[in-house]
Amino acid sequence: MATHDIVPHRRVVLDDVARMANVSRSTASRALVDDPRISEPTRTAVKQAAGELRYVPNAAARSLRAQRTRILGLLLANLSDPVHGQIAAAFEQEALAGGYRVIFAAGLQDPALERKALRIFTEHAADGVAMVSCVLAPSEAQTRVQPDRLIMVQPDHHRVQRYRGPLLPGVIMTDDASGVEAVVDHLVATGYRDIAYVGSGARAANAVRATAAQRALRKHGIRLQPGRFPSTDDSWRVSDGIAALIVADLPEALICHDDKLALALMDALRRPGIRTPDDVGIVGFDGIQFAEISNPRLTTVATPLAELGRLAASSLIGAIQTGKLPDAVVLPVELVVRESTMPRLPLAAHLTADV
Amino acid sequence: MATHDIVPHRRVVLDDVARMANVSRSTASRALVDDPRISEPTRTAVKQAAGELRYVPNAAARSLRAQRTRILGLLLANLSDPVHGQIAAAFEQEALAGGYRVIFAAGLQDPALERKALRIFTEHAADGVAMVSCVLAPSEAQTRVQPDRLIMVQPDHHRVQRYRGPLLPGVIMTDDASGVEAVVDHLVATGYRDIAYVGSGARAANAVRATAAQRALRKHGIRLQPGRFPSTDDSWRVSDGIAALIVADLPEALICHDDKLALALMDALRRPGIRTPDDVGIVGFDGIQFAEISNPRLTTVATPLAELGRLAASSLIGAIQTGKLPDAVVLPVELVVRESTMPRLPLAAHLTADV
DNA sequence: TACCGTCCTGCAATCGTTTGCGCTACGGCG
DNA sequence: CGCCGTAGCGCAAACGATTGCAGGACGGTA
Repeated sequence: MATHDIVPHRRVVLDDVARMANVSRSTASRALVDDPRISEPTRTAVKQAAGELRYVPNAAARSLRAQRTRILGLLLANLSDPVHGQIAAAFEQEALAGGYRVIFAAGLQDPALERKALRIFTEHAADGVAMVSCVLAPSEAQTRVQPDRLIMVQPDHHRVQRYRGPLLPGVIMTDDASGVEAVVDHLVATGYRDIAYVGSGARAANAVRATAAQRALRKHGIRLQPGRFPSTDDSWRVSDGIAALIVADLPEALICHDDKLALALMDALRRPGIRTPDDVGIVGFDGIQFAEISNPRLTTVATPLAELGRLAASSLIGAIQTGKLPDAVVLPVELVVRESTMPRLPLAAHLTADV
Repeated sequence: MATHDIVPHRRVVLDDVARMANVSRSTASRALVDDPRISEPTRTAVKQAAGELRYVPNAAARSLRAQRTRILGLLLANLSDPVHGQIAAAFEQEALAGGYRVIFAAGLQDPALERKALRIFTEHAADGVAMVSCVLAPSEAQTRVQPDRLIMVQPDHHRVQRYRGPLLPGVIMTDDASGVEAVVDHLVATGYRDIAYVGSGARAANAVRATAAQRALRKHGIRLQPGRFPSTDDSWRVSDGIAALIVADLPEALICHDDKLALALMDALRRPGIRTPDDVGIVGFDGIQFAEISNPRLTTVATPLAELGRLAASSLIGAIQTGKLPDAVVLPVELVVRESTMPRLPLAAHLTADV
């Protein structure tokens, strides 16, 4: 009836298995990994012993000797964010499938925290590291972890990258600029003219998207009104100041930095009686699941979140095994038009104006 | 100008630091942890050397010798879920603050996956493990990881626990039953009579909440109509079958297993023209952030998600240090009444019926 | 001068694996 | 009968840190 042992139950180690199977440690070790040098009966005996003893190898010891930890470090902006949650889930799944474990860290857009996280990854000798939506400069990141074991997931820097030479390997990007451009095209084609971009200081992608919006608007010959680039700190809570500002001088359409902000803004505007899409068109970015079931359903730019996570993990694992990072890649995004930009009352009807 | 080394850059180890500081490994080791036995000048020299060499200790080696990894394993249902995302974020933050690292794993409500995750935690000799919303029986979990280093976060089993003797230590619960009861009380007080509970097979808490709903309804003398306990597999996609079923015979109010499902259902019902709260009242559970900004804003039972994560981590760390798990605790939940259960048109007006 | 105590520091064992190399049987062949 | 090849295992050295114990230097006292 000793279902609960009193003694602290010393951990079963390889020696115990070896002893039970009447072989040496080395033989036991080799038998467990199906080394062909070990005869069939011996191998069976060892495995049997390991099973009975419920032997579990010690990762630290193994890593120490093998100089390979099978640990991946994943550093992202915010674990509780639906966007990063999706990425993280896919990353973890892909890593697990490849036999790798994942240590997470949240950077919260804070360089100090990000550095600390990278240090932790180094302490644990992570075989690879992925950084998603981080604020640390790539060059600094590369001095802190092995550059050829580092994947960075970022929005496309577009022209910046283009002018600074060839794309760096190990970078996975989403084509945010094109996404924003598609949004603007859609809005203009739908008849919207007075358009604002509502940013969020809280995310790294902000600058990229804001710039792209500005650029796309200019393409359509649309002059930017003053006050058409408000910004909030946190996507969840739209500050009253911003909301009031927008209400006071309502644009025809609002491009929001991300879906969360779009939904929050929609809610904030509903209070003073401004309705979407009747009074104002609203667009988000990212394509989170809640955008599909909001009321009204949100027009947004769908980014391949799961694919991002999967690809980051598989690229990393590939790099670990081959020693070579894959070339930079820009993943396409897709405009998804839903209710929030489909006014029931037709606006001024220069629909197919080509500048 | 050798900013980028060609050689694979052998990792800096303690010996290197010791050599540079002209001391032995032991002295170097002690100096770095401010052992009082080491003289001030020596300590300074060692630290200086460590800094110049950018020395980072190897966690595996340290763990191996110290028999303590400072790793916490966190096993939860789904990383991409907003509920678990919040818990995970808080857990990670608290762990980090205490000097612990976190290895995550997603169980996806699959016992096999959960077992695999626990094994991984054991391999890495995690100092502690937390399981959130898992399906594995506590008894089995306790055979797989050290029971006094295991925290389980679960919905309150209420009567089950009560009848099975005292509450187990190391369990953190939310008082789901009371939450559901409060919901039912609220609905009845508001005038709703024909109430259904929409479950989700995808989450472990389902049974607890469904039972509690049934019980609370009975308390109010409300007879359960047939077909008032439909269930869907996945909270995100309300199957057409379920939606059609509900539409065909619409109850006055729907208690949904969680917020996600409530929002999805609200959306699904909007298609055939059923409006919330005008045509049907809807309640969620969990209190995710999107419930605050949905249209209509969702009545729900707010659970202390961040607190759950924090508490799990701090309890675990406490248990590691003191060797003693805290007693089971049931965290209160709070009914938050919002628009989705506030019909503008008064219902049949037996408002203060006391059975 | 001899002895003792205090401070610092170093030696070497240890944690649990993996792995290069060598050793022992044993069977086959000349 | 002697030799050699090979199959099957075991020895012992790593991996990089922590830590009990001992030793050396130095100053003070008798």
